[in-house]
Amino acid sequence: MAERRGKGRESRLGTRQRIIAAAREVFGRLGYRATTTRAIAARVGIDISTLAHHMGSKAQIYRAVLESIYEEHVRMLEEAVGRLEGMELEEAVDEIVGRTMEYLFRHPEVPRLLLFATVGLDVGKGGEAKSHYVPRFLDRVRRQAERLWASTVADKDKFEILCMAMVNLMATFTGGAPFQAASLGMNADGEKYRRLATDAVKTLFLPLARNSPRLPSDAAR
Amino acid sequence: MAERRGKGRESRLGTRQRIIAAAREVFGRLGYRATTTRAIAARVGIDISTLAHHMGSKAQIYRAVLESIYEEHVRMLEEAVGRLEGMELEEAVDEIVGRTMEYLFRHPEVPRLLLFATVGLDVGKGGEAKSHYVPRFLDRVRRQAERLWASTVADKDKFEILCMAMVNLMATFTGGAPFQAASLGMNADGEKYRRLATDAVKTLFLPLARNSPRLPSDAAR
DNA sequence: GGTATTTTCCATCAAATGATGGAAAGAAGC
DNA sequence: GCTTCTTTCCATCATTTGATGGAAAATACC
Repeated sequence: MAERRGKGRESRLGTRQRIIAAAREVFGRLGYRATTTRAIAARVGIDISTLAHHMGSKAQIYRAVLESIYEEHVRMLEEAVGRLEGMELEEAVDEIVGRTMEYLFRHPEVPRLLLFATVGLDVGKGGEAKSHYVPRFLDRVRRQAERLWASTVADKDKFEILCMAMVNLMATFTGGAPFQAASLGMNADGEKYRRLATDAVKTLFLPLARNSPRLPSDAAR
Repeated sequence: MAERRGKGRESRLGTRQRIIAAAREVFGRLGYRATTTRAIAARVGIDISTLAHHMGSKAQIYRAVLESIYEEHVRMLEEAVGRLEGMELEEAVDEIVGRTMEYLFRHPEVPRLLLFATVGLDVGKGGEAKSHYVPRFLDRVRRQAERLWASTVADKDKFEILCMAMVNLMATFTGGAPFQAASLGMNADGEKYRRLATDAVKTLFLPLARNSPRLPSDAAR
């Protein structure tokens, strides 16, 4: 009982991964409340009872999904940051925005789950928030940003809320792509909308990189 | 049967308004799915059956809420635009952002319902979108903006997506205030967060007003 | 092959929820 | 006072949904 190995373990992990992938899709599309364990199970092609056997309750499945996304997203971030080595500030912003938007467009459930947490729709009937990993991730993003652009940070509060602004903007443009694109009479999956959205983010944040605001209250060194 | 007048009608309208106010609050807090007709009725202090008598189905209540918000929001917008008469571009942006943020902070259900529509969580079990008024409102905002800043519009697509960016940003900062503020270690209702969020939006969009981008593709005159 | 463990599914439960019918209460008009 | 229309509530239904127990099937272990 203590030791499981060989196919037993492998197949178990395999099922778990398949379940998490399906749950990511469904939760990301419908949100926590509207998602049913039956829908997830159906997507995997198993019974809800089997689902419960592997993952436990609905809340635990959601938690596992967030954990999976947290790890993947952090990996993406570190990778992107690694590429910024030796870049000018402007070039770095262009690069990081481009890479991130590309990633978010490819995995729309990521910005969507972030938005669900933002508006507090990641709660069950009891009202307990379920997005444990989201605040942690946002913290990580801001710390990363501060480390990269420490020299330009004058007012920490202002810098942090601008970080949030960038995250929010990228999240709404990618996670809300179908709605936004439709509103503009475009195709959400088309290259045109994606390029426009990405360029808009760059347009807004590049000026900040150009004339980096060195304000008097720069006591952090 | 054809004519209802006097107190009968008044009290009916009164009840309707009270119901819509309660529904605004609950729908705005929990979203469409998580909101129960019982919760709305309880907030008004009536039975769900009375609720149904006055408003019809849950979907119809939601529709009435959106209609109410649409009208109020448009009124706010027109009023704010009216004040821009004769202002410089920069001053106008500062003014409109300030007024709008103030309004959205005071009525958080407005940006929240917009965000719900953005992520497509305004749907019932069937999957039918319920936010009829939202696209119409966004259209109005963009047309208004274009009329005001027609002279600076070079690339219409770019201008429109920047409008959406501003709307998205203001919506996430106000509609998601509790989450955003908590993430920054602030109080969502405090003056500090509200001022920072408002200033952030201004910081991002004022540069666009300054060096208004007159690009070659300016064929609209 | 035989046993133990794991995995899978069927059946079912209890709670929540949107909706409705019908009775009772209230208001209006005469 | 009587009738008609409106308003309100109680009771109830059908459906959905998260969860679980237990049997059957599959797999691993020796």
